[in-house]
Amino acid sequence: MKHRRNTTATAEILNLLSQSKTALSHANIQQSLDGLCNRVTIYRVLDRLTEDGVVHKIVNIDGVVVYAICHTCTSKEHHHNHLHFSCEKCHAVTCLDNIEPSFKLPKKYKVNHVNFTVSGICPLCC
Amino acid sequence: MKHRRNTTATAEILNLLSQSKTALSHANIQQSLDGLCNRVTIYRVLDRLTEDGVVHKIVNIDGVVVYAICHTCTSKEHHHNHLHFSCEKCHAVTCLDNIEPSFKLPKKYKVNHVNFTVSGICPLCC
DNA sequence: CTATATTTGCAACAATAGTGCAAAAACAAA
DNA sequence: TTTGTTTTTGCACTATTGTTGCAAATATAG
Repeated sequence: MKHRRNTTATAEILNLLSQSKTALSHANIQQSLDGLCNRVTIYRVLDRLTEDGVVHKIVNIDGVVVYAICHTCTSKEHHHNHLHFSCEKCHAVTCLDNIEPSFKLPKKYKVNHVNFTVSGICPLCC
Repeated sequence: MKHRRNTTATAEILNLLSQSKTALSHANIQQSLDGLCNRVTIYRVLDRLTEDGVVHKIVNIDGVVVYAICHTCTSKEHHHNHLHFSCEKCHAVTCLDNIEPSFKLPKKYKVNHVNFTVSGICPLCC
């Protein structure tokens, strides 16, 4: 793994993601950072964090990419097969770490990645 | 429901989707149609077909939107909670109509839409 | 403090999707 | 078949989101 530097941008973005109960999009982060760094830097920091397995990337039900801290992963063992809930009202995307949909594929399929998202109304909005 | 007209563009797009074993993206369709109509028309036809429940929209694991004929839906009753498989090699996105992942959400959540996609290597590529 | 590799900002580019509007086409009714 | 109405289309333009190359700035090891 390439050596990473401890920069303000990275620290702040990581801080935001750590504090947040919900997954954040590039737009969310950019807004929160309010000019702290260039928008390209945010893309690159998020790429690095994803690459290093610190955060994971979720493709929301509307196609927008959001990022969340990996809570249940070690640096070696990743499992992102949990469910994501996308609220149609408050637009929050939440990782439901303990809900893992089960399904059975014919063994001829080899699964590498999983993206499970449902949308609707979350407990806070109902 | 608004009255729809039977145009060449719609007929051709519907034909493509009907013939295809896999879900198709706007780009796929545009390429196949090879200038038969404007790209904007394709967007609009797909929107109409989706609105009418003739096709359904799938957000692929990479965020790209693809469309597939609704096989198991009636005009009233829709269920798109089946699994989609996205092959990393041949890039085909397939509806696995008979595989429906099961999961249990706390009853405070109200689910409206579902998007289940897994990627990996499909039987034809393995 | 210095050398080096990483990170950043900028400007430009690229890909994809949406909009307004006038022209064209489909369809129902005469 | 013709006419009138409404839907559909193409075009040009705009919007949004993500990517790239490169020089300048910065973090870190030694």
